[in-house]
Amino acid sequence: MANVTLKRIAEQLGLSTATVSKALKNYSDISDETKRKVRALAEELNYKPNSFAQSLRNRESRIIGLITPEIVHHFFSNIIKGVIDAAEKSGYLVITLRSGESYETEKRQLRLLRDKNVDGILISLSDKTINYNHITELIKDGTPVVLYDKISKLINCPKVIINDRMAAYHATKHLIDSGCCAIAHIRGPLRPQTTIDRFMGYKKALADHGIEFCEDLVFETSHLSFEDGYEIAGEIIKCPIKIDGIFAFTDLLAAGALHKLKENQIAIPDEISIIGFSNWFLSSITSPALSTVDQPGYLMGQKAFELLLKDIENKKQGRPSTAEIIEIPTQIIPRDSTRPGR
Amino acid sequence: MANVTLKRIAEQLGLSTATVSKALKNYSDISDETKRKVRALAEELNYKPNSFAQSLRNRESRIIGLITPEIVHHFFSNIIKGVIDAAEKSGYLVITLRSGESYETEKRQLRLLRDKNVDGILISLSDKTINYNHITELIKDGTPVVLYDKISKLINCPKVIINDRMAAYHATKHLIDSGCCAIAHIRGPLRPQTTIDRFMGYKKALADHGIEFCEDLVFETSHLSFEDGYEIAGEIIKCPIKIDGIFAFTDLLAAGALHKLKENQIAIPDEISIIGFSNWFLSSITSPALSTVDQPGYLMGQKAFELLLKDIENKKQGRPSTAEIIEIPTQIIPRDSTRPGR
DNA sequence: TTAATCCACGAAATCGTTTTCGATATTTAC
DNA sequence: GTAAATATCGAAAACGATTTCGTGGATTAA
Repeated sequence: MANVTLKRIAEQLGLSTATVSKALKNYSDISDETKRKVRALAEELNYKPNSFAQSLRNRESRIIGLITPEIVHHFFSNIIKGVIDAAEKSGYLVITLRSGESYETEKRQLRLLRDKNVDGILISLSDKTINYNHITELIKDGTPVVLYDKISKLINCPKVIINDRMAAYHATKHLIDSGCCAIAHIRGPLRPQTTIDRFMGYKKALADHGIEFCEDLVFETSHLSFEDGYEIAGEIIKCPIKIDGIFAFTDLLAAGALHKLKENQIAIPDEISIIGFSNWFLSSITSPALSTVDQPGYLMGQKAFELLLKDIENKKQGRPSTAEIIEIPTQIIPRDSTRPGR
Repeated sequence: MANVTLKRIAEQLGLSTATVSKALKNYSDISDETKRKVRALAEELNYKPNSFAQSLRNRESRIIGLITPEIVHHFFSNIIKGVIDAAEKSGYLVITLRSGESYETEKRQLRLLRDKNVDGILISLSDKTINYNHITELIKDGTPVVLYDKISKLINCPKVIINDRMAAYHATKHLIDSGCCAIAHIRGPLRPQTTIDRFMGYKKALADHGIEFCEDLVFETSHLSFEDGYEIAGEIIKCPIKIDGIFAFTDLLAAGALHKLKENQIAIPDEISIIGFSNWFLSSITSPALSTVDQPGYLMGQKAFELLLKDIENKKQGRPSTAEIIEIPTQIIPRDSTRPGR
């Protein structure tokens, strides 16, 4: 069970390991005859270079790290898939870790990846992350890092994002265009930038269309769960202002709300229209099917890897990071929970 | 930006690398005084052992590979999560790859993992895998391998499975107990063992309860999609035999069927009862909520890693693989698409 | 005092690959 | 025929960490 190494091939052929190594890598200072013999024996012995030795020597692992807040999650699992696919095409493998929206876990995961000498790291910030030293220090020490989806403007590195503000603007506008005038917003947790941006987009759309913003029509949630949406829809029904449109922070909240409204025999979209966010799979199979905003996770994952690869190359060449920011376009997916616009 | 190595610490302290290494690993033949000094400087310089060198020397990477047919998939993403969590607790990281149900891809992924010298591999066979040499050779060459969910009896290694036959038996029995007597089965693709097992369980339940099996009540699907379920429900409606119960191969098929039945104003569960399989998230939010069989992916992932870890240890100690098989219990989740049993 | 025991450390060999810099031997140019 | 160019190969030094086996000195036992 002794492993077949360059040395073994060299001895068997009466050559040096240097020659064998060069023969296998097709160096020009090795004769064709020798190359043939070396390759033949390597094939026969089923030689496989030791990746540890290669990594040690070349100072690269061809492995990247990916930290995501969640794994069992339609949007993030699409990101994971996009990253893995793109990475494999470029000869990289991906170690996936999940922060579970915890700042401490996020720091620990980062350390684990760093200890494994990954060539670069892709990370989406947890909702609870308020301090960015763990990231900036990593970057300062030379590890290429790319932020995706949940980012911070305070970190200077490449990023892949959607324009949450614009997307929310269009979602709200979609409701307005279809005739809604008292539009509620089910808002996400307080901290993350995405919550703020989507909320701003909502407000801007109202303002641009002459609808007065009303604090009472904004409902906060912290868990982003189906149950939360269900509960909040209860409040919406009881609201003294007669609400005729809902823009929810995610599809899951929207689905919960939809369920509650249906239970109360409220006609959708005629009495109340509702639009979600993300285009998770579930939004296509509710009844009525949920209108939503498509957030292309797979594409974001691919782009994030491409940016990381660029920075890995930059580092090899001694060039500085690009700090390029890619904004992925989103799109309204009109379905049956909103009326067709005019 | 020169890396901090043992050598550098040794020079700075006038010691040898051997002493520094041993001091950091708390060897007994190093004086407390020296240990203190070494640790202090290591701390100060922020020393981090080079994992490539460690791997090369110790012949282990503390990385395992995980191959799954899909990533954006409720069941498999739960498995991934279970594996990653369990692995991290034992100091292992996980490289995830997806075969996309392709035999060729599966072979390629296996090769990639092997080339990276992972300490072990977890794999669920693709539906199209009919030859197992790529797995058995890997095992023969000494890589610990554990099969989960979609396995083959022809491969001798540890496995984590559910008892598909039994689970299907109970799902069917649940329909029978609630009064159904003409029960259709929406069957999965032909090849995989799970398809066969669930079909057998269905048949056995009928037989054990004096219901005659009828070929015409079995509907085959190949894509396991919502649309497939929708289409097949159309056939079920048109079926000359009046069907009053459906056992679907997965929740997604069941959800598609549910949709079609609702469109046709068929009362659920009174006219037709329906039960799915897997307990995907979506089954809890359809209306009516889908009764189903819980297939605990997270637990399966954890157990699969534990088995792999055992085999990795076995290999280190020169012991043979256990080839242990763990059967994870499943459970009927009765909801509103079936009537309560007696 | 001599011999046995211990303590604290270091030299050196490995792990397997890569690459630089020579060193022969052979061929070409003039 | 001699000098220069070319073609093939190998020695050896990395890359860092680990561990075996000594070694020299101090301590203890006799």
